[in-house]
Amino acid sequence: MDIDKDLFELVYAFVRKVPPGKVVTYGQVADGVTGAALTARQVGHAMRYAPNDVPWQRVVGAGGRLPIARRSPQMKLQQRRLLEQEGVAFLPNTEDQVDMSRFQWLPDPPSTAQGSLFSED
DNA sequence: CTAATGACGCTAC
DNA sequence: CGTAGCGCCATTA
Repeated sequence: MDIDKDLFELVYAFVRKVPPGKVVTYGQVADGVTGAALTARQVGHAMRYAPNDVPWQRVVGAGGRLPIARRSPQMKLQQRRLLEQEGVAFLPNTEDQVDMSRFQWLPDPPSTAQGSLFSED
């Protein structure tokens, strides 16, 4: 499988620049990638074919859920484990939902700084 | 070429 | 909170 598609490269580049301890949603990536009108579906596929140098674990579904949990329960544990290892915490009473309120990565935040759009602390 | 599937998202029921 | 349907697009059969 050769990745000749620049679209995927754009997605990989975006995911690669996601800092540890932070997560992004598929829709956010699709909307964040410039130069290409990507959809969440394309991002999902890009992740599926993502090389090993792409932190796919930092990409979660809308609302911080792990859609892959339904596909591969084992992979779900893998992702959760990796995220927790980076400092990302999950919501209580849940097994596959990330605490977006504190760990969602805000690419190119406004001058507002600390742009905690979801900050509630 | 068409049909079915899938690491998605949203709305409807 | 659950399932179902539709839209989206790339890959596979």
